[in-house]
Amino acid sequence: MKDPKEIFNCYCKSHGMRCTPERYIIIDEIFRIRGHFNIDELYLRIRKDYPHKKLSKGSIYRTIPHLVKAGLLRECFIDQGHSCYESALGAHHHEHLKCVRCGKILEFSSPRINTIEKNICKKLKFHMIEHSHVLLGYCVDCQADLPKKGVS
Amino acid sequence: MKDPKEIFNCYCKSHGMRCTPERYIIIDEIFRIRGHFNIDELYLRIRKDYPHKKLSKGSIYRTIPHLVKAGLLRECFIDQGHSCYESALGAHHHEHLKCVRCGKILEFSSPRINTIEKNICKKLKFHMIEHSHVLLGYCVDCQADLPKKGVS
DNA sequence: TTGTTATTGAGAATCAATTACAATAAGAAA
DNA sequence: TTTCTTATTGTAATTGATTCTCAATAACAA
Repeated sequence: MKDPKEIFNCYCKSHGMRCTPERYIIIDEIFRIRGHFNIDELYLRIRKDYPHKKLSKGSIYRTIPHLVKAGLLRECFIDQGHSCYESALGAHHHEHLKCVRCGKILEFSSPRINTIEKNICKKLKFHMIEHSHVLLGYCVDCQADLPKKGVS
Repeated sequence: MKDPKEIFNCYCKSHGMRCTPERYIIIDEIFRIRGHFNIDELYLRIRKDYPHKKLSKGSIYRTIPHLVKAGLLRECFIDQGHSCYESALGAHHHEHLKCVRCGKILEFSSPRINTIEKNICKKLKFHMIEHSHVLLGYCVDCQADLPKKGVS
């Protein structure tokens, strides 16, 4: 019950949806990426890995929300108008750091932040579904080019 | 030196920019809102509060980035394709909770989260410029309508 | 007051994401 | 297997927020 496609099968059956090769390709490619991606990157990779298959962007856009609902995928943040996704399987709740210059994404997980968040929610009687936590800045490699005024 | 318009005056002078009535109106309205807003809400409020002035959305879109750079405004998160802003003056770094049903925005500030973030950045040698931290879920008032499956 | 040029409003352009639609194919039932 | 229903597909058009273009206007230094 850990195989993404099996999970998605169950989701499809319980939602009157069909298992199509297009959807399997999308799932396979997503779990081959093992990292963060946006729709365009996913589309390009599928085109490269399945040169004989014409899989349209439309199908990707239509499939993604199902994968999110099925608990396979997570939208982690929005980067300059592009939604950024990552696998939601076997991954702890974690936070992201994104370099605004080279685009590199670092991750960190902090149980303490999770605890704080839970306490806040309890205090405010807020029922949390998801969270998005991104730090924007410059990674080590890009700090050399930092203008002085960028530093506060 | 706490008046937003004065701060913006300095910013303009040091950037070869001009102080126009349009920009003053935008600043005034933003600091009258005292809360979160998106471009459309701001535009509508200005239309209502300055019925004789034709201020275009284009001007708002063009002014906002300057206000952000001048340290007057902060983009706190993106909500369903709408950038959400808030005043950056006299406000501590804080986090947001947004009700996905009624749209209400709650705030909380946590020095401990700030400390944790700083430690992470130090460890990863990451130069943080800004951060975005939103919890999405249901506020007290909207939890009654929660479908069972929504609760995890 | 004049001249330079930053800024404006209006509308066109852009771009990610969504949707419409006719053709296709998944999958249940015969 | 074949048939039938209808979910899904690819294509192309559409949406909606944001950005850009451009001629007219106006800020502000001289």
